[in-house]
Amino acid sequence: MVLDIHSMEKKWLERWDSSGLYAFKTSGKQPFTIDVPPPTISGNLHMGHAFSYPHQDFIARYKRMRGYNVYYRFGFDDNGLPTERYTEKITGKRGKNTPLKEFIALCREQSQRAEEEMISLFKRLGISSDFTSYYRTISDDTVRISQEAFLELVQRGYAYSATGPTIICPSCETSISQIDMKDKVLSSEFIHIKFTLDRGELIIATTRPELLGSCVAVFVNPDDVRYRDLIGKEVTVPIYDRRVPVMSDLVVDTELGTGAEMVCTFGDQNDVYLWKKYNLETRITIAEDGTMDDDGPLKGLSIQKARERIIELLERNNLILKREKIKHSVNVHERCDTPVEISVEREWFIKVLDLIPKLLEHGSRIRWVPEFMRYRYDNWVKGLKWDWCISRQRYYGVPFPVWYCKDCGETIFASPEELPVDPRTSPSKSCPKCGSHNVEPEDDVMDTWATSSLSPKISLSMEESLIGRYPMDIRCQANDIITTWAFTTILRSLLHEGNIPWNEILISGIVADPSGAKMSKSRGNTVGPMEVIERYGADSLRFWASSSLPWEDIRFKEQELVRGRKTVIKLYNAARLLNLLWNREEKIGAFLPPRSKYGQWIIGALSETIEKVTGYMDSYLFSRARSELDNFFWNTFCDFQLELTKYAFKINHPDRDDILQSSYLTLLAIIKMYAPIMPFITEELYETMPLEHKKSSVHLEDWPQPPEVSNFSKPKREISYIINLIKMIRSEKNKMGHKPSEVLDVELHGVFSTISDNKSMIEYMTRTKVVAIDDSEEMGIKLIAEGETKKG
RNA sequence: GGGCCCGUAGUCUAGUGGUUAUGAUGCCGCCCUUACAAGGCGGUGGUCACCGGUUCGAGUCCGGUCGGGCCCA
Repeated sequence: MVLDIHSMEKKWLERWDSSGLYAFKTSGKQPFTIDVPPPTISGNLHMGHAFSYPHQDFIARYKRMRGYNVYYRFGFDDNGLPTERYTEKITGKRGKNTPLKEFIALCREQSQRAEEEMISLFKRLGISSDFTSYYRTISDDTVRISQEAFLELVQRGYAYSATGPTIICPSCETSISQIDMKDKVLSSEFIHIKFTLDRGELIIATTRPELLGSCVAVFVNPDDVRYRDLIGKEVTVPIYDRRVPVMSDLVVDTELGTGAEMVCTFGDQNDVYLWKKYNLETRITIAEDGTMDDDGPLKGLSIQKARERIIELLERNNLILKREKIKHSVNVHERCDTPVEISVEREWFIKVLDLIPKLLEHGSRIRWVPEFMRYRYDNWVKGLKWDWCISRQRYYGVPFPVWYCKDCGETIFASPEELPVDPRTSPSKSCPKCGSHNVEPEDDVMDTWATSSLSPKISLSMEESLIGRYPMDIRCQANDIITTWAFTTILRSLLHEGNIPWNEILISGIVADPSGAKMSKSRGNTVGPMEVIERYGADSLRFWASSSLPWEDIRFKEQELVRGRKTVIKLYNAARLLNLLWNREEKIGAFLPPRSKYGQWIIGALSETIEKVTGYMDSYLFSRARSELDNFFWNTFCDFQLELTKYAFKINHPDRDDILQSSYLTLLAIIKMYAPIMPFITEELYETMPLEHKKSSVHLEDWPQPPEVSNFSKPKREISYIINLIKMIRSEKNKMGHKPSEVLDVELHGVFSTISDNKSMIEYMTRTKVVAIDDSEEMGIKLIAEGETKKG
């Protein structure tokens, strides 16, 4: 009989669904709350999901078996730029060219559909969340929570609007924040441009010649002897013919370019730094739409075109000394890889710079698993340079509950009863201060992190009995969003609850291809989880996910999937054997201490295994738990104990039933311990077991307790000794060129009583006939082949 | 440039100062022994990246070098 893994998994998916196995019910049990990462919507899963979601699921299932009332509420992050981009990709319509209401409806429709698809995929992965409800970051409830939280911060002075330098993405045409940027090394060109002094000239190297028109100062290092005399003088900006001061600051790198740099408003963050520090003039030449808006020859051009044009102009006037190809790292928008610009806009911010010491303190109160991942958080917090800009000039997101009076300039906030509200589509208001009807809505929407950073609040809000139960027990998330999601959540929790969001945070690694390169669409080295499930089954995929520590990066290894499938089949066959041998109406009752030494030995070994596996599961060391369990199941249980059980039946051993019952109870414990990792096969086998006190699912069972085995040390020593002897005999037979099935006479040397007590079992296991036993300290054997026997 | 993680058979991996370095996979040999050939039994694979130090003793601790990766500039 062959196990059909796919129909088996399918059967259980349906049964679990219809029985509501994972439905959360309030109970007297201690809750265990998990803050689950809400995936951004894409309609399908990638290997990163298939790696990290099982980890949280191992925890959820393990904690359930340990008696906790596990709250494992799923969510989707389905607002903001990622959802817009997804919708644009699927429908071919652009937010920019589509009426707002229509575009919002499209996004809702597309995300809803994608979520339903993704839920069925997460279910196939065996994720044991209660999917009867899940949160959406764009749902009315979430929008209300997010807007309420925003208004609270406004009221308490932690959220404010201000006009100032802001990071923008010219491609997405919106402001973004420090957390949305990443670095990318790009090739570029240093243009060495001649600026004129009263006497002579000053050469300035820049990669951004198109910003010449916004140059407001030239900076040198105060220790740079080449330029020391120029500090305090003025230079003339070429083409624009404007005089700007030469100033000095220690941040200027004397090695970079010519050691003299122009400060433009704004080319990069360094410009912003110097502009703020020295209170420089502001001269903006890049418009909101990413085109040039200077008072010179570049007006209306794109940035790229402007760069070409200005170089042409400079060359024509012989103002370029040289052009130098370089590679340098630039800040790009992490969603689209476009180099960012800095512009001056009116934006909404959440204060973070004032909170750095508190943020560090709160970070240290959370238990980070692994500990060293906290450094990333700490380093990030220490390096914060901007308050958190949360407004985006986009379409689909949580709207700001804000209007502005055009007559008196008053900022009007929605009242709590009005929430959730979208000022862009709701009826106009009148100004409470001057009564004017000339009121316009805030057009911006919130950054998606401004809402997902409230995930503990959102998640707990869905379960009456858990509202306000801070901190949650655990957050699970990948390491690449420590500086975004973990950081913003800790921040919001500090601001709103004055508490840490969770007691623990478990950081997962990334999935690489077999050669160690990060899996990414652009590299074309991705493998889809569903493809893997088709080939190996979900249990095998989860088995693979458990083969490294959660926070370690993992390579996609076919090896582990093969091993996973083998384990599924091996479990199936082991259970089949015992069911076959049991073969009676009677059920197996509660645990009774084994009387026979062959029963005591396996229960003793099991007890040790349970202790180790439990310890590892408590510390989320899944790969160690599993390797302990694998080793026990394959080597001790299957290779020895099951053979021993067969032997007991073959010779009708007086302790036959005691041995079988011990083997059965051992298998039951093995299945329970595998259940969090491989929920399908363990459920399948649990169902077949003739147990007296059976639950409706293995996933409702208690985690096994190590049986009391203090008296079992003698059988344990004895059987270990015999196993070594058996290995020695098998090895010797093999070396001498005898087939395993060939029955040979053998002389054994060793502890007489131990060997003679197990003589017939040794003979069965090794296909030999023991003709003599010599009492001796050293273990040893002598094979007697047929020819020799005849001779002797 | 700053910070962190990791270098152990062809490949993946255990190893938290103490015999001969763990296991998987691969490879080789034997076996369809009534749970399992998607299996069993046995075997072959290693200068523990390199250099120094601490120690009676180092894969393990310390320092440095080289290499790979990640995060942040």
